[in-house]
Amino acid sequence: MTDARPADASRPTIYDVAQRAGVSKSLVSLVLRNAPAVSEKRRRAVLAAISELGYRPSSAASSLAGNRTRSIGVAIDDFENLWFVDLLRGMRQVLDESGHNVSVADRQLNAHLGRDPVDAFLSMRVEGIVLAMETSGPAPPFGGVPVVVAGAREVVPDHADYVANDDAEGARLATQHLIGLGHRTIGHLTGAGGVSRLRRTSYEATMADAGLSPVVAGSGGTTEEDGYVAAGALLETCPDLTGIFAANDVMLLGALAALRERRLSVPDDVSVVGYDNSPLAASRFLALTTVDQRSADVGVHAARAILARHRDPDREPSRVLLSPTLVRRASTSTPRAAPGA
Amino acid sequence: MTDARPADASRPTIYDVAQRAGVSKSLVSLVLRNAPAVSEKRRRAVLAAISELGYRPSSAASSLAGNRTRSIGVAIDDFENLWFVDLLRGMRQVLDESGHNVSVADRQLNAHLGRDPVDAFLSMRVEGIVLAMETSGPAPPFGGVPVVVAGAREVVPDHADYVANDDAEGARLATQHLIGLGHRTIGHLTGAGGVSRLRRTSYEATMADAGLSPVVAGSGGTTEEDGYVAAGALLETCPDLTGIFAANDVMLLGALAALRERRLSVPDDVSVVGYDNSPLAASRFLALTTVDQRSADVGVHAARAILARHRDPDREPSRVLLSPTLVRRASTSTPRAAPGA
DNA sequence: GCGCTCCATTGGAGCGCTCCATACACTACG
DNA sequence: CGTAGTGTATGGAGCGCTCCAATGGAGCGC
Repeated sequence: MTDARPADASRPTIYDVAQRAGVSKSLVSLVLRNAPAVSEKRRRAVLAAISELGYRPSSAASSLAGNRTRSIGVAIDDFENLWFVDLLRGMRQVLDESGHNVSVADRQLNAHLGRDPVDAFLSMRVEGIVLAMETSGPAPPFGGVPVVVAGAREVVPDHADYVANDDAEGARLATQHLIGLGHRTIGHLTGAGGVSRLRRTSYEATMADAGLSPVVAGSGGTTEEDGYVAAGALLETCPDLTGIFAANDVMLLGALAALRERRLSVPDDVSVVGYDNSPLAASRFLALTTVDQRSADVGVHAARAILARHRDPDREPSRVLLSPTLVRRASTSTPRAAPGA
Repeated sequence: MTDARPADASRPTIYDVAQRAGVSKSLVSLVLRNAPAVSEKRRRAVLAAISELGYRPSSAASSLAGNRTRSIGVAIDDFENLWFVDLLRGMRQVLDESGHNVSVADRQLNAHLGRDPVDAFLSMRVEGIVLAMETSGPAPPFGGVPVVVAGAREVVPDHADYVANDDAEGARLATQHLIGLGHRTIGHLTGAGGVSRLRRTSYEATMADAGLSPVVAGSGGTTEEDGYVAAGALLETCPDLTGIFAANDVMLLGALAALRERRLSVPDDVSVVGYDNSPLAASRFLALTTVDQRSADVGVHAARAILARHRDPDREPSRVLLSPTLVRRASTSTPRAAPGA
C-alpha cells in the first residue's frame, strides 16, 4: 500500500498518462470514455499507464469540458424517512442503463453553494432533479433543468412532471379493508402535509360511502409521538372504536403504545392499518398491515420522466399515479365477536 | 415563474453577469466568494445582475480553477442503516464552520465514474473521505486524500485516522447491566463483521469475569430475520435464559418475535438489551434498553480528523474511541422472583 | 503507381471559473 | 510637489478535460 504519489506533488492528469503510454492526451481521453475506434494495443497501453500512475479522471474537468455531468439529483427532506431508499433503487434501475449517476442531498446540505439542495444541484449542473420532499412556497427557478416531483405534494410546480402513488386509492384500500373485515367504528390518525391531507380526505369519503362516520385525530405532526397523542385523543372521544387507519407506519407505532397503555390488544381488540410498508411494518415482530406505495416503481417512472423531458423539453408535463397495494399482515382481523366479555 | 432563459440558449456565466453589472468578470468572482475588498456599490450591482439573470456558479468550473472542492465524501454501506444520519449531523456541525460540504454515497453508487463510492469521491477530488462502511479486502489507493474510518471495522487502512465508539465497553456496559440486575443466564445474539466480533468478545469476557458462562448464537447476518433465527436457537439450547444482549437493535427486534412465539414476555420473563440506540429502540412502543454509540460525536471527531490531517498530512494516524452510554428503557428489569409459577 | 477512401490518432481551442500580477485612483506624509 | 501607501478593480494565464477539424498511413481499385 505504498502511496505511489509521483513525487511530482499534484495528481496525475491525462497528460501524464499520455506521456507514459506514449500516446496523445486525446487518445487517453478516448480510452477513458471507451470509444470504439481505439486499437487494442493502445488501449492496453493507456490502461496500464492509468493503473501504474493511480490516475483518476477529474469529474470537474470532464463535466466542464464535456458540458454535461450525466448526473441526476434527488432532493429529500430527511435521511431518516426511508421511503427514498426504494425510490433510489427504482431510479438507478433506469439510470444505470443510460449511464447516469444519481446523487442524494437532504435539507441540511449546507455548503457555501447555497443551503438548498436544489441550489447545490443547479450549481452542479445536474441534468435533472427529483424533488422527493415537501417543497415550501413557490417553486424556485430551475433554469430549464428537468424537474420531477416524486410523491404527493401540496404544490407541484406546473412545469414539472409528477409521479406518485395514488394516496386516495391507498387510503381507500386501507379503509375498505377494515370495513370489509366488519369494523364499523374506525378512526384515522392524520399527519402534516399534502400526503396526509389526501389520505385523510379519501378515508373520510370511503367511510361516508359505507354509511359510517369518520373520526379523525392528529396533533400536527407525523412522528411516532404524534401518533401516540392522536391515538390517545381518538380513544378518548371514541372508546368503542375497533379499527385505526394511520397516515403512516411510524404514527401507527405511536398508536400501538397508546393502545397498549389502555390494555387494548392488536388485532383482537383493535385492528390497525398503516401506510408506507416501511421496514418497520414488514418486521416479523410488528407485522403491520399497511399500504405499499411502490416507491421503487415511482423511482422508475421518475427516472423515465427525466429522460423523456431531456429528449423533448417542451413535452406536456406528465402526471403519473401508481396504484398502491394493500399488504395484509397480522395487525388486522375481524372485530371481536360481540360486545360481551 | 417565467423562465428567464436569455434566449441565448445556454446558461449565464460570470461574463454575462459582469457585462450586465458593468464590471469585470474578476469582480464578479470576488463577489461570489464574498471577498471583503469590494465596494458596497459594486457588490450590490453584481448581486442584482445575478438574480436578474438567474445565474448559478458552476461548481465544476470553480473547483477546477480553484483547485479545491471544499467537499468531503461519506461512504456508507446502505441508506437503510440509519446510524450514518447522526454521524452526518456531527460532521456537519464541524464542517459547516470550515465551509465544507459533505456528500454521501452508498455502495450502489453506480455511474461510469466507477462503481465504488470511494472511486467516485476520488474523481470528485473531495478533500477527505469518511469510510462509514465495512471495507472489503485491501484498502484502495487513496492518492493522498485524508481518510478516516468511522465505526469499528475488520481492517483499518494504516494510514487512516480512526474514530469509533468503544464497542468493547458498550458490550460490557450492556452485559454488566443485565448481570447487575441479577440475571445469570444471559445469551448473546451476534452478527457479521468486525463490529459484531468486538461486541461478542467483550460480552464473553464480561460474562467470564462474573463467573458466568456465555452462550452465543448467530446465523451469519445482522438483520431482523437473523435475530429471530438466532434467538430461536438460543432459546432452544438454553431454555432457562432470562437475559439477551443483541449485537444491534434490529436483531433484537427479531428476537422479540421469537420470544413472543414462546409466550415469553419482556421484561418479565426475559430482559433484553440492544445496541445502537436506533429510532426503533427509542420508540415509545418498543422502548428498548440499548447502548448509544454516540454517532454524532463520532462524526464530530471524524470531521476534525480530516481537518487536522489536511493541515498536516504527515501527522500520526489518530485512533479515537468514544465511550458509549447505556440507555435504560423498559425492556430490562430484575429477573422473575424465583423458579416458581 | 496514383488517387481515393477509411481509419486510428493528433493538436488546438475552449468549457467557466480562480488566481496573480498589475493598474488605477486616491490619500498621507515628508 | 513628489513618492509611498492603501484600497479597489482589472486582464491574462491556466485548471484538466472534451470536442473538432485535420493528419498521416494503410488498403484498395483502376
